[in-house]
Amino acid sequence: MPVNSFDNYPMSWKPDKNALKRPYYQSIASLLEHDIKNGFLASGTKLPPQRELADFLDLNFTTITRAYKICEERGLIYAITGSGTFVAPNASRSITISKDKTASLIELGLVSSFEQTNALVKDSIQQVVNKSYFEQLLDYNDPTGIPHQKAAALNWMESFGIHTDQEHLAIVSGAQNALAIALTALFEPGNRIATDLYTYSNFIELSKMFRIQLVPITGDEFGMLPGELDKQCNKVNIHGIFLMPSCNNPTTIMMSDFRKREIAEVIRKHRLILIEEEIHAFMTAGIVSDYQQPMFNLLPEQTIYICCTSKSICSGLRIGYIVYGKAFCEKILQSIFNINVKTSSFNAEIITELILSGKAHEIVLLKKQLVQTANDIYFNNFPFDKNVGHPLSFYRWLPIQRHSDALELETDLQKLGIRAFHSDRFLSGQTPQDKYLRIALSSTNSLDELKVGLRILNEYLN
Amino acid sequence: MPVNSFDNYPMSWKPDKNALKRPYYQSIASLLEHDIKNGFLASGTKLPPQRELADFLDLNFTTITRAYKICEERGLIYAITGSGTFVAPNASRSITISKDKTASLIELGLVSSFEQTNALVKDSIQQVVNKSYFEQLLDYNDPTGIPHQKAAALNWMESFGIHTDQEHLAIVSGAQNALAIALTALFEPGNRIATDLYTYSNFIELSKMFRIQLVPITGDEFGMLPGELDKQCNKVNIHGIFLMPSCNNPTTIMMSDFRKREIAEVIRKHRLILIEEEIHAFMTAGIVSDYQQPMFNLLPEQTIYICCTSKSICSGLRIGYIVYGKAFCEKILQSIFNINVKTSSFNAEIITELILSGKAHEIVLLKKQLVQTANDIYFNNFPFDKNVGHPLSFYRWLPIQRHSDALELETDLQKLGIRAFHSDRFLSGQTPQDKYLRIALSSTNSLDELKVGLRILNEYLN
DNA sequence: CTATTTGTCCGTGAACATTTC
DNA sequence: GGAAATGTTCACGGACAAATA
Repeated sequence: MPVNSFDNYPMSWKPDKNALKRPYYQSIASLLEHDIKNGFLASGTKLPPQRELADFLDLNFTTITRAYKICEERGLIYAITGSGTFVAPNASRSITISKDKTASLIELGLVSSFEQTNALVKDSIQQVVNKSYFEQLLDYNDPTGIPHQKAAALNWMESFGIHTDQEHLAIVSGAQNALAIALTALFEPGNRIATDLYTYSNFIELSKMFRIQLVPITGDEFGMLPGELDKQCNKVNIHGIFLMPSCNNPTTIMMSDFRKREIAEVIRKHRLILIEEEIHAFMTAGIVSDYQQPMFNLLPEQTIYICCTSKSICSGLRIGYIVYGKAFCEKILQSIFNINVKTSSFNAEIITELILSGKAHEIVLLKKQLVQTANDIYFNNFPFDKNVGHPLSFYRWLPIQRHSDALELETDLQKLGIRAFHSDRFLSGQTPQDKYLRIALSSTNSLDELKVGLRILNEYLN
Repeated sequence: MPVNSFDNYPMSWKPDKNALKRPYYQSIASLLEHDIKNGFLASGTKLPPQRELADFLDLNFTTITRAYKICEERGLIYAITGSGTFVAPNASRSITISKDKTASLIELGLVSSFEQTNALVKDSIQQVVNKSYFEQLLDYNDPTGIPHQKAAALNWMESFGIHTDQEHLAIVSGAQNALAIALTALFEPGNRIATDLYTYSNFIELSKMFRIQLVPITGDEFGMLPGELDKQCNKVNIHGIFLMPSCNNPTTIMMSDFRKREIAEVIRKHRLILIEEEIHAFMTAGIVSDYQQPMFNLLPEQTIYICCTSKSICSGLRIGYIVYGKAFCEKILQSIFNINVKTSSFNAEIITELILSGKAHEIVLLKKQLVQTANDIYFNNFPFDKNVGHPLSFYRWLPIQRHSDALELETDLQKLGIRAFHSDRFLSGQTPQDKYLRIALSSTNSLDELKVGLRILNEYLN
């Protein structure tokens, strides 16, 4: 019997005692999930401490621990020792970003890749179809890529500073697919991965799906803070870290070379597996003066480096490269076979042809011009923070005051005919004060449409 | 203190007491995993009962329960209440089947799809490249497939008896990819899925990777036994069932229509999610007289139907169709976005063009002739059980005596220049007495090579 | 058919670590 | 800087269920 009556005691969540069935911990978890998903408990709400709820329900407190744990694994809540347990941001809805088929909105949400350049691909496909070995591009051979395709891939990545050989490379179906492969190959449910506080929302969802816990690490203008990472590693058992050093998505922050070395030191010390995704390397290497090298070079044995040709060459062919240390080889290959069997050699050959013929470089040049203009248009509308983040990013990170409710803001914008995403979608952990909008610059049908979209946005925010 | 000295007592596994560290359960699990993976404990070995090992180690028996549970989740062991705990078949090695790049063996292992027909695809690619809307095949739009592509897919599956609409269909990257999507979308680590005792080995590996437990159900010549399924469902909490009714891989068993209805009844009763993979529907519908319909028709609301064009049309384009009940829609789409983002519309368009132009039917006709001849060649060499299983299967299931050690047999065959797989690879549960070889008939470079391979095999086995 | 063997499930309590005040 | 609040970890034991002898 509980000693006190809790009727007058403030408790943010009071499950119905009569609804409890055995096993209690599952029953409690279900009730909590229900109440969160149905909006009775808002993001950020502090739940009753384990011992208090246990008292209320007349159970041992570790039974509550287990109930909370289930919900935490589902990404619904998060707990901080000493502080309490809270409802997670994005708990009640999926934040996966994908193309919205309905409505003819001006797309500033999903980051595409200036699809205007796709016409340039046609010739290369023609070349591939006419190749003497065309039929061999349509079978089950070479599941990680045909040697000459891998050679072209190495050639392509050489300019970003990647030096490795064909044994440590596989061709997969895009960056997202590479992440799914890396996560299933190298992590288990319950494992923890450190990420920037704001990170790629599809990575957040992917982790949730595979029951991998994200540990948010704060950062500054040069990227993630090594001290914070070290602190968290000492506190809990962290297995990996996910970074986008050449241009964080969504914040556009580029990690300085000095910071890369500091972070690499912490990663080495704690033997983390580094997943390094370089969506913007082709827009960084040789352009941004501070860019020296990928972190893969600093930690070649413990890094999975992901390079995707979707943003740089052609998104619709779904080709990405995954580079890994020797220790990961077997597990990665296993996972590729399990998830894809293989990526089409035909598609890989088209990308290969584009690279070898020089067409890929032409496309990149064109995209550079487009992204330069798009950024100019953006800064005409929002002339703040011009020196923050990557100068040629495909998207921008706009601080906003007011408009704090994420869903409301996004819905408002849709009513005005534009789609853009609130910063809450990209949160890997607790909610900070500052709010932002991620504005994709590369997804409108034309630069004129981008102008219109940004003007509407500007008017709305003022 | 343990009461007895176990030094003289027969215990199949005695972990080193001094090697134990806290937490004990993890330490024990690691030791056990090590000893299994290094071959100190052979498949099928009975481990000490929980209470006995606990006594030996001077621990509570539930601590052993937890250690065993970890290894069971990793697919290393399996436990039967009342009987004991045993080392799993295939515990010490991966059984994923993929193309072996090394050595020029005669391929009777991996099931390809008579790749001789791939030349016929060329014209259709040409057609696609010349289409007016070619550029729109290279962007992020329509992540589940462009409407007319879906219409063609429905058209294609109509002949197998699938009647549904575009809302319940998505285009993915092959059957294996579809399975990965279905498993991650609809199941959680720890869930159980019923399968035939012998089932698709890559499905076994995929389940292992996602920590999903397989529950083997025995069957007869008409397929899985409904009584056995019902019994297992009553015993443990089973969430789903995986079936290949039109032609089981590897046994070639076709489920009779009567049996489909019986099994469907059990599935409905226990509210299982049915994953139905139809690799051979195009070789069954309209050819085999008993074929009436897929099980999807019997359970449209709780089935995931997977149809792959790799075997029937062209493997190298990696296109599969996934059909699902309304309740699964959201989760399946979410998983597609997370794992693939999308499947290339360009590849999907080529398959669409093949279907709409009638080329696909030509290819199927050609494959039918090839598979007929291949089966004739097989039965010339092994004139037994001619009426067992699917008459036009791409592979056959050959009973073998002696040669019981799987690895040894496969290695022996490789030395003779052929690759084929022992039945142990396809086992989802405990090891039965009977042994088989799965012989792929569709993967050699020519039918002549198949003849040579089967002759060598025949000589070896006699 | 009953007793025994064996695995499963789940609530408990002690020891501990971190954060907050 | 120490006490209180709060979450984490893990070994334990009782009740139960299934298979076997």
